[in-house]
Amino acid sequence: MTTAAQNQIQSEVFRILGDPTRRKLFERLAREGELTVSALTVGSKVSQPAVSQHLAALKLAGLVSDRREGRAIHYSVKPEGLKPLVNWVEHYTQFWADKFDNLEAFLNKMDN
Amino acid sequence: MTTAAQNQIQSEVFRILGDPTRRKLFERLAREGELTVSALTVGSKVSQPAVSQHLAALKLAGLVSDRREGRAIHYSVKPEGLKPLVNWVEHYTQFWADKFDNLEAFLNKMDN
DNA sequence: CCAATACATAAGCTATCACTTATATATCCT
DNA sequence: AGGATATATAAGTGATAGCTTATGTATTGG
Repeated sequence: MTTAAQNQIQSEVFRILGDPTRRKLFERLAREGELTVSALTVGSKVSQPAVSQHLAALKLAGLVSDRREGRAIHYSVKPEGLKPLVNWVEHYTQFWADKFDNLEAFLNKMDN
Repeated sequence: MTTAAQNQIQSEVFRILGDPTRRKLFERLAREGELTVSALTVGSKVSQPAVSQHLAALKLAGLVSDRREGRAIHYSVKPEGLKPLVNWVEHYTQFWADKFDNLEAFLNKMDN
């Protein structure tokens, strides 16, 4: 079952990752680990405030956490934040795998 | 590796599924199979044109296909359309599983 | 205590989104 | 042919997203 609340959270995660700039920030944190706002701003094509705004959105969605260390604030990924997304994807892959009654065939179809 | 084009497609899929109304249409098609626009409009909270517009967006993103049969147009899910999303999720789950060097522990962390 | 650094927040602007109503197009039926 | 049905497309509208510049807030070091 999927509750209305969970549904909303799923939409949120989709929406949040739907913006390319924001998703790239998330991906950089995933690849490179903990990074400061400054570090993230360098290499981003937008201003520092824009980066901060995206980070705030990611944080609100539970996708990242932050930690102050002196003047710098270090952001890092919260892998659990992807849970709603993972659940959703698993649900539908499982769903179609069952439907095709052949996981192998389904995955091949996906792999095309 | 991930190409720039793939990246854009991934963002598109995220963005497209980020709208609750549109995602519900996709989910209904997934659960109930092929459905006409009329059928989808009934049970949706928006007008028929709104439904058509969402379906056009889903189609453009490769998430559904349509088939005319007389006056009716039947929409159905294209599971392969989820491939970019599945890839993305798999990449990061695998990534963190490796990082934690313990798939079990990671999945439990996710399951919390 | 004050200037510099790191970041967040405020305010405003523009583009885009999701929706509506109105209308066009395609197909069916008599 | 012509009315009815199913859907798409057009045009307009209000809300929101993402960006910018300007400024506020913490923290550091001299």
